Amino acid sequence: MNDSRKSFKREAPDQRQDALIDATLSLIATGGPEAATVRNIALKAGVTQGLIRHYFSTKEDLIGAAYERHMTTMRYATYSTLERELPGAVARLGALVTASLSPPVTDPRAMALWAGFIQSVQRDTAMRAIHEKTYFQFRDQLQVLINEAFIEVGQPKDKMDLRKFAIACNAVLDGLWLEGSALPDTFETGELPAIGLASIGAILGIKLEV
Amino acid sequence: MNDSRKSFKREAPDQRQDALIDATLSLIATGGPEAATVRNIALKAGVTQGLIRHYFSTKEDLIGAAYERHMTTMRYATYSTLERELPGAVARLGALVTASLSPPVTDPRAMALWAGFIQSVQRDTAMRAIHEKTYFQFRDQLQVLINEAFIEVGQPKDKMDLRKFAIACNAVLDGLWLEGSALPDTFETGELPAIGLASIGAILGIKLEV
DNA sequence: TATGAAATTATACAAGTGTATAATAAGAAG
DNA sequence: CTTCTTATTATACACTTGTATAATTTCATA
Repeated sequence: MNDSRKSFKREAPDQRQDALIDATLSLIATGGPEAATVRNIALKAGVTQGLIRHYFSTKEDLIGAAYERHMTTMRYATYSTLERELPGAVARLGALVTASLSPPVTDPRAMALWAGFIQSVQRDTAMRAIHEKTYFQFRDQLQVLINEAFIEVGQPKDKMDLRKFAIACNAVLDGLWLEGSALPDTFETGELPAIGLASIGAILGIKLEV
Repeated sequence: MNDSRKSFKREAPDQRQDALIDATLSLIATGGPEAATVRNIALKAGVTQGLIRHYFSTKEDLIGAAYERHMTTMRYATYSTLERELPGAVARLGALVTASLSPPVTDPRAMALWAGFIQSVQRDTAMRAIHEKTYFQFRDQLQVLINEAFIEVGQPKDKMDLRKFAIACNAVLDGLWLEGSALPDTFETGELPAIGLASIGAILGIKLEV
């Protein structure tokens, strides 16, 4: 009858969900959370708006899923290179610092995304849970690396000290990442990784620079 | 005629403007940027919505003014105590670190505000300008303090080194401030200032703890 | 007390918001 | 080829948004 109705192709549920999350992230990165309207998301994902509700019972669900995916992606971008990094724990730690403070991790779009999400951590319990989860995942992974580095240089530390070191190093990374992402043009190439290596090296008392 | 019309009192323009900014900040802190609608702002400020446009030609203007005020307030809260802090440059630096990582600077509401604003730094040139301004103000002030501390301990540094130290120390403060504000319950009282003092002390090679 | 500038209210408007629901079409299963 | 599930489209709805503009009221000044 109505041949003006849009023809479509069924996709595997996972792929559609992914496409919707992709579209959401892309929109928030570019135009902030307010740009991620259901209509924009649907448009970008190449579907009509009604479909969103078929996969996510509410828009907040979709936003939450997008946040979790973004943080996981960032963590993966930071840690994935380390697995092939064999030389030793200290070298791996140095590589982590460099990776955390270089593109694509240090990136204005990623920061805009992160900021758009973090702002809702206070009042939205679901978002807070996701934040806590990803934050501790990252910090714990960092703590493992720090522990191994201390062992490697023959100065093992106890759990309490390790915790403090992990918090401090994580703060350095967060802070530098933030500065570099928010005002990328005010730092020379390689400046942030260099400062990160020197600072974390000083905090731990382990020389990280090559 | 129409006696249902709201009676009002003229206020000094500056005070009204302040009241509108206050209302804006309060709303963003509590409910995020999306809660800061012109109607909510007017309601909270005890005026009707049309008045906003009389003081700010657009809502973005108001948001920008609110951002600048918030950052200035935070900077003031961080630095104001230092003026009476006489003992010396190292002590002043230590006091700054402690102040930066304790209430009221470290505060979930302040963080929500900051995040709500920072997210628009990328795409809004006006907001970016405000961000750059306040960021450099803070970092430069920090650099002055670091310089004085180095001189006090008899190890003066050149400008380039000072810049790197300021960036690093600022990152530590930002990072710890962020962690403490986002997840206040996961740190013991005084833990963050202690970690901050130890870390910045290690980075500079100056003992800051008492 | 009368005048006038501008601070303030009131109202209207077009556009956009998230959500709900009914209609349709695709594609697998039989 | 037919049936049936459900992925997808289409449409409607009630509400909120920022802005524009006209109507009023306040208060300083003369």
